[in-house]
Amino acid sequence: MIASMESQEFLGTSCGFTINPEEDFPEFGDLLDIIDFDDLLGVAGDVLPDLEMDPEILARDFSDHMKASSAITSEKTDSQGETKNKGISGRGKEVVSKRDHNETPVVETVVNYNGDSDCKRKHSSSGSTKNKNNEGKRKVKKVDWTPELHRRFVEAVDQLGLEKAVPSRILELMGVHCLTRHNVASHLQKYRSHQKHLLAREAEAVNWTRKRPIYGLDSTGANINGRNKNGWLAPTPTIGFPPPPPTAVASPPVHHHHFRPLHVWGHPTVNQSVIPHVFPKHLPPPFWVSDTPYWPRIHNGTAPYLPTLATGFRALPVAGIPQAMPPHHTVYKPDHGYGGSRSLVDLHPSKESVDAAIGDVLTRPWLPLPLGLKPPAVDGVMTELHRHGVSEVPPTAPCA
DNA sequence: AGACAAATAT
DNA sequence: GATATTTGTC
Repeated sequence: MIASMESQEFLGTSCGFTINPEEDFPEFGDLLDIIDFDDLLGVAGDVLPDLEMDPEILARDFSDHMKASSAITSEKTDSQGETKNKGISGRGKEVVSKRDHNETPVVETVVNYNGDSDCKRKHSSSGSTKNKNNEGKRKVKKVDWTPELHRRFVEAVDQLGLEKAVPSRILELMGVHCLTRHNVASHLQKYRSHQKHLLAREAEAVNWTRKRPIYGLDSTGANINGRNKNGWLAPTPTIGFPPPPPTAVASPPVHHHHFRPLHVWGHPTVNQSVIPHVFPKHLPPPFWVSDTPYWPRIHNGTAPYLPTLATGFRALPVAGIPQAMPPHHTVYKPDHGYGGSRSLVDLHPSKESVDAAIGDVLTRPWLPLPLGLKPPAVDGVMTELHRHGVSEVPPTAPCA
């Protein structure tokens, strides 16, 4: 037995049946591999439309395109050929398959979900692939866990709770057809292991925070920054990720036509629209795109301006100036997350700890800065203010 | 069906 | 070589 049948399943949850595209719709199966659903459907509005599209309807809707794309289909059929699929409309995501001149090509299919539509796949192949089964043209599907897909995953896990979050149920809740239980299980495995790391760091942060009283309470005494009235870190309901704001669930961001396969462990509800898609390769990624830890303790939907151990404040929050976009010149000190080396963590307090400290500082700026935090240089502040169009700074109010 | 580990791909 | 994902096994 080579690839499990399960991996070929499409779960038509709305109609309550499961089809095997390669058997029930031999050509359809191939088409699913090729078609850029985005382009076909021209879906522009809803990010998460009805994911439970009836495969039959899909097949019907695409039948016209199937004719149009029969060339593509046949190309794939002999599967030894180089195929460049750009979607039916010709502008879709560039999907490239490379020819494998070897006798045992392995077509890899990447399931790609971008939230606009159903899953799409792109092809690639690996010439150097060694299969146990080197006769078969084994298809390997890889799920591209885009942020959007991951967001759905996390939503499902959140909904179920950690204990009840098992692959089958998650799959159900996600309602994404092209995923298999194995896909979800695999992702869940990684997710859990990641949560473990987070938990460990959280504990570390708690430990550190205990040494300094917390004042993260607003006038009503309500919890700020995830801390309770006693000033201790409040237990996180879902470890690591706070529950997404309802708006994010009801109306997710609309900018997901073509997800980049980012590291998906970021908080699913981080507004991706403020994140530029491309960064200069020679520069480190900006801190707000740091793949770990994804979710600073302080948040209000936008990336806060934070002090850093290395550079002091990146910028001061200025009233009336939106803080979604960070300043340009930031020094990014990666704190490699789970699975990464501990060396940095050993030398410095963990990011969690730093975040906690920063939270305190921002909440009560008049308190002395904790060791290690440097105040912003005046020059830097002024530069930043200028950049935001603030040319004059009112004289400092006398201290009470 | 789920968890885990090994294998494999990128 | 590191990481992500799939596959196999219990």
